Amino acid sequence: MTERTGLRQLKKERTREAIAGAAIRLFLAKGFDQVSITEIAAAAEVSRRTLFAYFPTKEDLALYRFADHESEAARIVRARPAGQDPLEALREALLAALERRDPNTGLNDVPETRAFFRMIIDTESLAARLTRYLARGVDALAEALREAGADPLEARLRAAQVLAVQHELAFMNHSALLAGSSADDRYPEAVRAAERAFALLRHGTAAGR
Amino acid sequence: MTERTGLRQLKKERTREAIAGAAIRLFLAKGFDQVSITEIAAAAEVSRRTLFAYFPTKEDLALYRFADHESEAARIVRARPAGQDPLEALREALLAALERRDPNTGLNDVPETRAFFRMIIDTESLAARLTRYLARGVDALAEALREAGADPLEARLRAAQVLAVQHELAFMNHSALLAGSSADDRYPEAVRAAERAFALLRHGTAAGR
DNA sequence: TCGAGTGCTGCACCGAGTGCAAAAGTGCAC
DNA sequence: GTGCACTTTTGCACTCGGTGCAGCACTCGA
Repeated sequence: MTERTGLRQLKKERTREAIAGAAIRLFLAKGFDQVSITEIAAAAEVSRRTLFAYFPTKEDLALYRFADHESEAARIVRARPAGQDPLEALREALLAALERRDPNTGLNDVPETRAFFRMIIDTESLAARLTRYLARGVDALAEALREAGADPLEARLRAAQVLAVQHELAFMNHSALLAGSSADDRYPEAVRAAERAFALLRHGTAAGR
Repeated sequence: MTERTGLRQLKKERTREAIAGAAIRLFLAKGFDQVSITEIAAAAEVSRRTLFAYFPTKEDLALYRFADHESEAARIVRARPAGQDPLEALREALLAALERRDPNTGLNDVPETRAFFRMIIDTESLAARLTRYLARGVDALAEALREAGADPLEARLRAAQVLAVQHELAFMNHSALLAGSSADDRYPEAVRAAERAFALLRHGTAAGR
């Protein structure tokens, strides 16, 4: 399926790269809403029609990377060491992501990455689309938790909580960077926030205060 | 501000009603995507241009009711009896909402309401828009929790968790109704689910299992 | 009754997205 | 290499949501 005959496949990948590259470059330079599909197609040297064959909507042009990550949390739970608590696996994964300054944690201060993040946040249609991915991530995580033995109700509730919290953490980190911190400045606080978040998930409000 | 001179104001409200009414009727009859703005305008006997003066986007035509509800949770926290825990106030409010079969709980089996709910869920653009309202609700609730004395970090995390959970509960109730239950059939289970959800919020996983 | 707002309308326009059929490019068998 | 089948690309015409603008109609208050 994935393995078409060589040249065809190669060219398709090139074209896809060209389109996505042109799109992101233009978006970052002028802002999502200030760039038209026609403009992107021209920059990538393909027809408008071809562009739509690769990316069905304008939003996909900016967010296709996230589409793959949507079930990341589910994957982490499935790949956890035998006997480990799913929540603990997610916690460790988040801490590791923070440490490596994973863009998805909001804790990456490479200017391009930060600008990209910002663009998403203050472009309605992109933010909306992103939260849709999040919703699908909830489904996936809930499924993984069920496999791990949680009952269906609790699986969904937990999944929703965890992802909502991770999303907030990323948003808060990003805000801190926008306010002027470097990723390294922010790092210790980001870790503390993450730890508190997971403590909250594990022990609830009752224990926390 | 709200109080324009009588006749003008009255007519505006009538027009607004006419537009919204026509829109919802058509949406329920044919599905959101199968109805064009032009069609709605014709049905409401106004020009397309006028329609857009009242509802800036097609989605607003379906969801404007929700826009007001977006800060409902925040309101509940602010209006709680002195000394009561915010989470407890939210819990009680949810149980009360379930009891009165509030549409927002997903536990309302009036056919129109159910169809409406369903339309939102399986229309991408509507679902996306709705979760945006949810996000703004998180901001509002976090603010209210801060006023109630929570520290900013915890306020945001809690707010995100609570609303994510309520959203899931509503979704699950709606699913149960779609699967054939009546609201009354589902009610006891809905209450149990809500109780467990709040127990989870209060005590975390640790205590729960 | 008149003038100033305010709202409504039509029109021309933009950008996203789709269906279709022709044209160009690629893979493969001979 | 040639021919043929199969993909991909392209251009075009069209639909639909949404906006800017300018003129018209109505309402209000003096």
